Amino acid sequence: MAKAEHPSEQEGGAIRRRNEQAILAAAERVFARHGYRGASLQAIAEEAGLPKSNVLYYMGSKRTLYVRLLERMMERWNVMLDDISAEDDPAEVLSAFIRSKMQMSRRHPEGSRLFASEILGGAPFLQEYLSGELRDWVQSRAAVFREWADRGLMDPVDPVWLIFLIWSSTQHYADFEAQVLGITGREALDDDDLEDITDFLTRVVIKGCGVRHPTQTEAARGNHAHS
Amino acid sequence: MAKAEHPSEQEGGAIRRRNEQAILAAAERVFARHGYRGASLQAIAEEAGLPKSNVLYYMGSKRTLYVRLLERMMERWNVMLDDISAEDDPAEVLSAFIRSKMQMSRRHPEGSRLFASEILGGAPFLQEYLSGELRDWVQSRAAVFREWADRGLMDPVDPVWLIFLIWSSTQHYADFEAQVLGITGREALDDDDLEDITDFLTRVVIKGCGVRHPTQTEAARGNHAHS
DNA sequence: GCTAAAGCTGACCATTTGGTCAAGAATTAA
DNA sequence: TTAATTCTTGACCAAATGGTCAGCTTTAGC
Repeated sequence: MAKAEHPSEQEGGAIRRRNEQAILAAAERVFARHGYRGASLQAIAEEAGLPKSNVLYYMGSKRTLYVRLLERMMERWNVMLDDISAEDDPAEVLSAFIRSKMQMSRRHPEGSRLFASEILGGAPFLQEYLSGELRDWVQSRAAVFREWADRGLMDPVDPVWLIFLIWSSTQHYADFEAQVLGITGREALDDDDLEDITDFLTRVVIKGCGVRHPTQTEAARGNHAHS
Repeated sequence: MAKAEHPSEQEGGAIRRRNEQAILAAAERVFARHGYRGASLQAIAEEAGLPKSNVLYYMGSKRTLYVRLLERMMERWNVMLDDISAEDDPAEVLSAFIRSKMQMSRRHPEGSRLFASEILGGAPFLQEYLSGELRDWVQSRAAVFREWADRGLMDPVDPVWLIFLIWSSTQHYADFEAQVLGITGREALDDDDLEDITDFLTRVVIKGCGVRHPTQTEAARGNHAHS
């Protein structure tokens, strides 16, 4: 008679929800810092301010806790993936793409690092996702980019390499935060810095891919190949 | 009477050198995959085909083994850091910069991932290096980039963000190899792929930063601001 | 207020961890 | 050949690992 347990649904009492949140937040930090193997339940429990037994009571096992975190991160990611079409303005789409990925790095640095750590380790838990869902997503975006190139709205760059370029250069500010801070000599990057970086990346990508405004070209359809 | 032990010097008999090489190679793989904490001496020993005691005999401790690997990686890195001056051709320098970093990802993927893992974890062993040596290196390059911008050889982009862009987008192909392979559906990236990507990145960066050829502008000095 | 469910946690377990050591085997130098 | 040095490795150790469980307390529904 009990409701079927959809793992992604948030159910249970207030206590459960509160403790689970604390554990997930703590675990995200520890896993991000030390990787799956390197993270210990003891450390996670201490970070969450709970006894180790309690962590296991709520999460069942290290494995399921880790998987839950990965799934949560993928959900956050999915939110970002609004649909685009070849009719949209390339400059705006690319700009929004860069901006939203940048904000992901800013808002969820531990989640980003957790993801990075999983990939670094060979993606043992995410291989399926990468070569399935995510691959499809990339291919569909790539098709749109290609369409833009065909219409002369941007240079005929390889769309997949372009997506990787955007991913890597934005994710960098979460994953390599320690390096960025060490080199810039800062305590932390503030909103202005992030705005600066976002502008810079947007500018370089859009200019670097020769993105043109649709009205310039598409309004004068037929008159293609204008240098 | 014993020679002073410079840790970076390779000395010792043939046996020692051979075993140390095997251990270092094995350890690099395991540390890259699982991080410092997640890597176990047992796993490293098995990967090297030696008993655990033997690993400790040669390396002393997990810590020193890890530090040795980091130092080796930093040395490889230093080789790459040839000097540049404001008199050089920006396009050539940037192109060479991207190409050499790309080759680093290709030739030493495990080393790259080891480095990434160290930074991900907050750079506990490399903080000094990052905010010292490496920071100086970045600042000196940044000065050259700024000089180029002043001379109108490229857009006035923030040189540090540019360096991070190049670092991240090239390192990506080592660190996120699992993701790249999953999404492209490939077993491995071959030399042609790497050449493609290098070309793409070079093109985007150079075009995106508005890099102009010195002869165009500098030869006609004084006649600046030519659109 | 009673009862059932949910929450809590210290004690405990087998295994693995990084590291030591002693004693023997192989190599090298004389 | 001999003596010193280097190499090799199984046995061992205290600490930490992920996980179980029994028994307790607290909460929620009636």
